[in-house]
Amino acid sequence: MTGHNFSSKREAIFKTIASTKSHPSAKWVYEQLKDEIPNLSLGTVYRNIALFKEQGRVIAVANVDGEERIDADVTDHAHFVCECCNGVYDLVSSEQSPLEKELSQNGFEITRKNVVFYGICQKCSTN
Amino acid sequence: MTGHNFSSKREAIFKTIASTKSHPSAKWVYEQLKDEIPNLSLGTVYRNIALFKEQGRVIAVANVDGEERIDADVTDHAHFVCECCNGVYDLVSSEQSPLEKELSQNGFEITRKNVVFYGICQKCSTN
DNA sequence: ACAGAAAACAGGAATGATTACTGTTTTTAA
DNA sequence: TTAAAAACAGTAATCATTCCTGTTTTCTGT
Repeated sequence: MTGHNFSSKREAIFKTIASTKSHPSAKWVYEQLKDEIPNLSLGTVYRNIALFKEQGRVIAVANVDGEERIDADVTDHAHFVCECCNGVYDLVSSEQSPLEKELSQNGFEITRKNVVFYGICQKCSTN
Repeated sequence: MTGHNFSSKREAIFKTIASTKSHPSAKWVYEQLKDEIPNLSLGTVYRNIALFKEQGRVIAVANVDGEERIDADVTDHAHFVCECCNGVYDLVSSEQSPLEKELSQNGFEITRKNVVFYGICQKCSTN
């Protein structure tokens, strides 16, 4: 359904996303790869990120400064966004919410949750 | 610092935001008001929403279908976004997180948190 | 109440992330 | 090997949001 299951560019894009903890934007992924793959197109990065999201291989974490930031770690965890340096950090675990139980008891089907704290990171507040 | 503290349009925009539970977008607010205020400009709605956010009178809840959705209820509570009808619902309370304590102990200053559940709402799943 | 000065505004142009389109290249499967 | 399917490059289009400029409203001191 999704198409063929191999494309060298697709693999490179996923690898780039999966091998960083920076929670990159599409543009960042493109910048990382364009030396290695000179004829890479930004549209291809966007198209593949959309595909990875459909496949559940990648999640959208937050929109920071107008850009969507993504994560290849799809396990349940929260994030911290620094409003000073625009850094996005993993938080080790997301709280288990009583709201989740309540929602499903009332006919709401949860497909994903997103817990984001905004503030000033340690680095920015000490500099 | 923020300027004068009265403008009839500003008041109308805030009232419109505060008197709905729909978690509106800028465009929705504009659509609601343009009959009542024929020469209202969409830019004015955006400018005032930005101001309300700075003032803490309004929070950004989520980006749904490319549009930022806002809320004049700035008390701590979570939201549910239906990916079918794009509705945004209030959840009565946000969980108190042990992560928050841990973050502040490590030099991270939290200015706001955002807890959003995504899924299919009751109405959409029964229709 | 009146007159600048400051802020807010309308209207439209600009920006910038993301998506869509079209012709070409890569991958697949037989 | 080869034709069909999918992916791609490159570029144009879309659309939410922001910016700019000249005008209007609000404020403040008299």
